[in-house]
Amino acid sequence: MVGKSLNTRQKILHLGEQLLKGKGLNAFSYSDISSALGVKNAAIHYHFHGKQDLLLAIIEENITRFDEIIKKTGDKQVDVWDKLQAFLDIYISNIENNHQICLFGSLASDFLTIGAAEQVNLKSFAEKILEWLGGALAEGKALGKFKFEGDPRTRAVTVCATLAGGLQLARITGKQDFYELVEQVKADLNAK
Amino acid sequence: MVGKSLNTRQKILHLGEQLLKGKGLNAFSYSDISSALGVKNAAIHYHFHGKQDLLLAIIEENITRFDEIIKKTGDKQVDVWDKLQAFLDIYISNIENNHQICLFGSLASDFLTIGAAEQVNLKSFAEKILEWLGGALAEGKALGKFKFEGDPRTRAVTVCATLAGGLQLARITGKQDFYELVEQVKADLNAK
DNA sequence: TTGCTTACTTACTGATAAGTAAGTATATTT
DNA sequence: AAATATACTTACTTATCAGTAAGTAAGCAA
Repeated sequence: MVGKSLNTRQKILHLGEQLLKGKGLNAFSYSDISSALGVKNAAIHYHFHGKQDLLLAIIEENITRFDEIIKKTGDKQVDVWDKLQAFLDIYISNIENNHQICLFGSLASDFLTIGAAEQVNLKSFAEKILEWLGGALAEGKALGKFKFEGDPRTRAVTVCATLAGGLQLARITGKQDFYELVEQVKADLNAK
Repeated sequence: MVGKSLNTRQKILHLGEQLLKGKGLNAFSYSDISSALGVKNAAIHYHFHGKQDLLLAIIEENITRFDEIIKKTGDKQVDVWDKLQAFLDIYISNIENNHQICLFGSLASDFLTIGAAEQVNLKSFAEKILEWLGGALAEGKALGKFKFEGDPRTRAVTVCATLAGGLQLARITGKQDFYELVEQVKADLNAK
């Protein structure tokens, strides 16, 4: 029985990410995945040795997707507002996908309990995001398109924190709050 | 063997809250509590019928503590900056207490899996916070002490989200980022 | 056609989870 | 002094978890 196996790994990875961002690392089990995919638990162990490995693969896929955004918007021709929007779209796609929260928001509560390799990966991913976003913010400010006070990295931290926390709060109070928050983040940065 | 029992309930409640904000709802067990307190699991069941009940009690204690802040700062004599600082201090005490994240941040990932009673409680708590903070922000703006654009409630959502997300991001990137974020929140609101 | 690899399943283990029923020691009430 | 309430413990159950060892069917490679 091959054929269906061609993309079982991808399906596990995708569903695992959905579950991670939907229920949290410790609230989903291998059975959630296997039953949904019509395979057995052992099939997951075949593709990912343990839950840690699955988590690591999920983190790495998120890094890959972010790298693609960096690449696509890396061109100096791309307007800083489009760069910002590409970043905001990550969060918007999360909330539109069954009220998911972002990877960092989901893993923050578990951060002190996950393996060292996952912590290091997550940390370097965070720094990559802050560097890229901080760079885009600084670029926008230099061009007179963004307005903000203080260090660009600190501003990037604030924007990331606001969006991550916004997804979470909106899970409790409703989507509307998140969309208003996004508009406010944009309005606050708007130089005119 | 009474005597030590006088405050076992309080100790369970307190430790449960620490664990909830430290490891997340699904990552801590009754054994974590019982072993730390030198009692048996059944003792926890005696004080709190199930984990849901413990969670509900933790949420209610957080509401009680917030109500005390409202009461203490309810006086019109209290400066709006002191009101804001009282709110910020909640988050600062969390990060200083073993890098804890806030109640909403911790429960956001589990929100879709907890009981209806806990969801309702958490939701009304969120609205209470937003109403109070939104009121304080509006008051400050009217007095010319705060400066911000847009609806006070939306601004309150943004401030809450920023602080909640900030605690989580700082767990990964370090405390310094959180303190700089707090200063930025204050600077952004400062009318002068 | 034999052997190897891929992609699983079957059947199991050991650990740990929440939860419960029944018993017990102490303190309080009557 | 007897009854009752409080605050547990002991001993257990049931469920579920991640993980593993061994087997298997299909495809490919020599």
